[in-house]
Amino acid sequence: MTLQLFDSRSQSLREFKPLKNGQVGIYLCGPTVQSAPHLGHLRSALVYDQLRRWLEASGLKVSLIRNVTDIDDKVLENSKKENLAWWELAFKYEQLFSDSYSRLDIAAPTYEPRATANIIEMIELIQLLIEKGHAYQVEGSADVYFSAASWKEYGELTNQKSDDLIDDSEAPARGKKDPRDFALWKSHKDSEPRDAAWNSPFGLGRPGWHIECSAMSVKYLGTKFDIHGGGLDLRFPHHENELAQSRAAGHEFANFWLHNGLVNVNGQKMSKSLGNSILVSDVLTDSNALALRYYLGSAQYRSVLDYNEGVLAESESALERIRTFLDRAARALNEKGLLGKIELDPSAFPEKFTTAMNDDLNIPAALAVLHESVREGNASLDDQLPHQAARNYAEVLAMVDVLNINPTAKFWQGSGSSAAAMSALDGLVRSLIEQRNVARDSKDFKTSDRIRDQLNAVGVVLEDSAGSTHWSLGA
RNA sequence: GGUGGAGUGGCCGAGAGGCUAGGCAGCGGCCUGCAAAGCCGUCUACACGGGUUCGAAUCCCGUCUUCACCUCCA
Repeated sequence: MTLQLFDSRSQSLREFKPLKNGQVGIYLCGPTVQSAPHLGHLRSALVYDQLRRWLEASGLKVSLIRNVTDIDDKVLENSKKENLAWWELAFKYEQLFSDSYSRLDIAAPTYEPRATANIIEMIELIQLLIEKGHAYQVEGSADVYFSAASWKEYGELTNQKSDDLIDDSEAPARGKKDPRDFALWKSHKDSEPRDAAWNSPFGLGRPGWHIECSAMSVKYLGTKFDIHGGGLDLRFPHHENELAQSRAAGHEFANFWLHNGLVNVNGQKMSKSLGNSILVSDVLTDSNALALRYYLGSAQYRSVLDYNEGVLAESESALERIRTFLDRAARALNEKGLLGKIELDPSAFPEKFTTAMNDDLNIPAALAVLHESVREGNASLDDQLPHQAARNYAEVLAMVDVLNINPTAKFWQGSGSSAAAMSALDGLVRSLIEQRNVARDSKDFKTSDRIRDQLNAVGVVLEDSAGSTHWSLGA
């Protein structure tokens, strides 16, 4: 079975076939870097990271472009509040976003264009739209609007009809001919910094929001590309407008439109006005990045994800189970001399896992397969079936790696301790384990339990199994 | 008002006419000196009311509740 993706434009599952053989171009609407990132921003980036990894695991070369909107109304507004230059503010938050992405090991995009670095391309696109009669400049102003009425397919993405839209009472005052018309170029206002304006054939000003994505996607991916993604809240008007202006310019544009669901908090969307945004900095600690990645990526990407307290602890428990199995299996297989002989094929997924992933990236179902393999692997170890366990071990590794949630992977081990320190600790703990075993042999359980409790108190967890005792650093 | 969704067990979260989702938590058992880990078993489900069907959480009709977008938003 091949990959099926839900295309928002046709509102149906469609078989995904790359336009170019072996290559996939994805354009993802990145953040407006106007304030600190919240969980919703992370989820969005993560969803497309998962998609990208799955496509790559399927043998495709992926070009992922994720823009940075570094000039817009909010950037200017917030820069005043924070008493920073607008570009200073934008860069500050851009770095915060990048840092958050890295903490969850969301792979860097192939390229990350900034809106302000592509003004020329936007101006050219606006000129083209004016030439084709799909845009007009307001008399005596640098304002340029897209003419929705000139594009009869306007509304095709979200089924919006002109009569249905809530009236924009300001429209006539701003020179719009139709309430659906939207700004391609906004004339410079005296209240705004001079360095937030560019010269153009229309006059001094700055680009409207939607035009940047149309210009940059085409610049980096061509006039026809595979996937355009973004948050559900961008469907209208942003993506609708983007689609209209790109098609009106003569571009075929995106073959698939993907929209990820939002993250709610106690049943409500995060919003600044409600003050309920969960910032990345509110929840991310030194040790829970993997749990956050697991949690945000554990729901199907189109569904609403409701965040509440406790949810990260659950993810940590689930991951701990996986980690315990991987450690246990590695130890057991190593003892049998099998570990080095296992063929670790990174694409050897159980069939059900592949089916789930290909079904519009059904990661909850894929995780179910993963946990089944863990269970089966543990049972095989219990039953002394090392070869079966080795198969499960390899499967689990393949699944956990493609999802990038391998708890034993180096990246997730944290800043950790040096090998030398670990080796010293290992020596100390082992000598205590020996003392404890002497006590156990003489049935002096008072002493043996005391040693275990003492170790426990400093974060060293002991686990006895037949004939041996294993230690690890607990949470 | 228009558009697009959602209501599943204690919680999270899949599924989508008959076949165990899975995780977390709970309970019982096995294993263990005791733990831990693990395994086995197990309880609390499909918003409500009708209908179609041999059979519906899944399809149809209606009702209720709820979310998002239509203003900046991932």
